[in-house]
Amino acid sequence: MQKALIARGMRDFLPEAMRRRRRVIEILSAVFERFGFEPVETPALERLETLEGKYGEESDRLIYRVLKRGQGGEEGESDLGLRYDLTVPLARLVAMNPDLPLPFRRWQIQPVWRADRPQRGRYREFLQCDVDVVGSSSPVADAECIAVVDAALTALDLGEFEIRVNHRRVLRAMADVTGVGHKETDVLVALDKIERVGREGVDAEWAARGLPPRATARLWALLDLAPAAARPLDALAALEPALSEEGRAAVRDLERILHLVGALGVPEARIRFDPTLARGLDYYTGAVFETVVVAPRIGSLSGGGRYDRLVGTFLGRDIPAVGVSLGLERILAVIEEAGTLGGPTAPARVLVAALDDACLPAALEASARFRAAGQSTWVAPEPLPMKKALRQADRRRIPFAAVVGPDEAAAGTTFLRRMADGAQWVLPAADLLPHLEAGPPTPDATG
RNA sequence: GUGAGUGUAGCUCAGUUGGUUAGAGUGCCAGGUUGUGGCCCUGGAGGUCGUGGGUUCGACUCCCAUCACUCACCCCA
Repeated sequence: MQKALIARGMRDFLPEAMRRRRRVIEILSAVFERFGFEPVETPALERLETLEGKYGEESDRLIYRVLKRGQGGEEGESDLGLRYDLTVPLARLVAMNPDLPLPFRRWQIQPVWRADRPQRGRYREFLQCDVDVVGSSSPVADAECIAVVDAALTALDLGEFEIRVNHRRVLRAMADVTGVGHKETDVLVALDKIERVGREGVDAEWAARGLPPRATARLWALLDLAPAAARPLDALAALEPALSEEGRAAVRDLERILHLVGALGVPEARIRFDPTLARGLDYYTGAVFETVVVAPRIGSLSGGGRYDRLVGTFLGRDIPAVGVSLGLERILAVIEEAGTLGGPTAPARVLVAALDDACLPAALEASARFRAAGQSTWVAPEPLPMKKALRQADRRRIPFAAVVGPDEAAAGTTFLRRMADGAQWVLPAADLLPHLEAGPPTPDATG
């Protein structure tokens, strides 16, 4: 015999989990549609050259590669890879469909694959839920991306969350004006860890990366102009005069976005300007966002930003774009932690069983009537003694049991028992449905 | 890719300084009379102690390797 094992970082979803996932997906896609985004799907596999070089050197190594068919594969060559995110495939799709009317607003919920080590809330195959606006450089597009995240997380009743925003060019300006523009990456990589390692930790890493103390002192002075507690627009206003012209332009861009976000109805308290927010993906060029919750300490729930150069790598001319990605697995982790899930679920409203073989046809006729009336019906394929029929219904949390025995079959009736309180009836076919419909709602975690 | 920890019944875990037939709870199955679930009582099935070596008279227990999982780092959804 072979031992049954699932591949590392991959998961099966049992019915209980599937019901939760589908419910969240339904809510998200409804919000996306409400914002006027259109659905799209792209293949799991992309040509390797489409994927490579878009995410940064580190991330390229996390792309799953597929061996070539035939001779090349035996020699270890690969030409295809599993998609690493939904943004790069979107850029490819837009470049291949020049007739699409721009701006193109699309939503997409599909799995992506990353070959890193699994951890809490982190898997090798996971579902991303993306919305993007391609073909507009207006800050309205940025603002809508923030607003749709806010609407989605609000619709899911996730509790408290915070959307952090920053701007790639603000970061660059901070490095420039402190004289370490040539070490921008070193500045960012260390700064991004501030929440985990604190100021001292960042200082230590900056020093280790060869930044002169004079520069790091000036960086801190800049960062202190925009304290975390401050209202985002105040923080931006305080920082602006200290930056280069490029940085000031970026600040103004962010200010416009935040004003528009407010106009779209997002409470100001949800937004925080975070000058330490860097984000890893190479393709971002402007505003960047990230959503975090306080509750379980997992990574961000969503991430995104503006990427005005990505489509151009496939097209030869740039098309501006901005988008966000919500992580379904992390959303579910938060929902589960918050316990807003309700109890276990039932596979059906009524269980139908026959006491012996001769009664099966009559039982099936009853099930057909239930189903025709839209009631989900679980049929016991083998005849069951009364005790077992009720036990099955009880353990599956099915609220009603309908049983046909010799007496009922002879009389043309069905025995119906309401499991919650033990009320029971023997009824002709025509009288069954009102009793079913009047009963307690079918237990369902997703309401 | 780096570091640490854990692997005993379907599930959650006990298992004393190495010593006879490896336990509990839960779940599962069957009973507690006639066509009635949950609660209670009784009984039962179920384990190559992750796998492979080694040390020893003797290994679930000690050592090595290997695999799997978990957590942290890196990075991210």
